[in-house]
Amino acid sequence: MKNHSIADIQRDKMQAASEKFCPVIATIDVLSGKWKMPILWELYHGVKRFGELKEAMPKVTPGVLSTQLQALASEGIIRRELYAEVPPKVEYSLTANGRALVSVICAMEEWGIDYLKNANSAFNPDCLWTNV
Amino acid sequence: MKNHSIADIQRDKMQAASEKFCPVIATIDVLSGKWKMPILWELYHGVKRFGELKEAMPKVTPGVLSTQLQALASEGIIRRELYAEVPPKVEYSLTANGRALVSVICAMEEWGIDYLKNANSAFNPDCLWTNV
DNA sequence: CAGGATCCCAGAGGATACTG
DNA sequence: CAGTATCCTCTGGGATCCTG
Repeated sequence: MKNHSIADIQRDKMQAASEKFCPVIATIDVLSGKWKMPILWELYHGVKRFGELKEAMPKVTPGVLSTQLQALASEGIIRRELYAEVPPKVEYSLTANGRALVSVICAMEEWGIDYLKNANSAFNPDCLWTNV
Repeated sequence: MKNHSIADIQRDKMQAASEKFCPVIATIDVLSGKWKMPILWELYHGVKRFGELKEAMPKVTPGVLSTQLQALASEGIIRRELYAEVPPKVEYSLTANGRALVSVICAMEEWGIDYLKNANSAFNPDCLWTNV
């Protein structure tokens, strides 16, 4: 097709944008990452420092933890606060978006409980990271 | 550690079981797979045959589509109905569990819409598979 | 028509060691 | 303390071709 009107072009752009910014895809992107949900779960229960997160999730390596934290921070899901001290101190906490995202995780939890009801299941948040 | 009591052993087993059957992990397992959500979305709108699914999702190859369908079927999310005809005819549909799972996807959608509200976003189900 | 069988590759993420 | 820097592995899924 040729001779696009400005309206056509704008519609096309919005189409492209709606594809690029599909809400479901966006949510998947934010949540996908082996340690992102564990991190969210940890921070859901309070502000934590890097070392505390590392201690709570013994199986994640510093490099990977760092990567996931950076991703979540750049996506506006968590907040990174650096204190100018020695030794350095950094605190991570959930943003409002982050807290809302935890409720999505809870929706998954509910479905999972129902899905597994014939199995011998119980919710154990720890499994999110201890058994990976 | 040694000299486990029977109680210890049972507790360990339940620990392992609760880890193995963590609802959130279970949900992730069921949903993870590039084409599972598109398939669920398709079937949410009606019973479909293999060829129809293939046509609706042009970018998936038969082998991969088959794999994902088998996984969803074995997990009790979709139903596979084989008709003894020539040429063969197979119909796929959602189970009750599958329909419930779609509501989880909708929870993601809602969060995503809110998350992207400063961007120029609109829900476009097509993007789930056409733009991958 | 509805798939199965093979081969292959990119990219997430783990292991290990080092640093401002 | 809070990370970086490299290297390496493993697996999901795509390409291609074949069949009951």
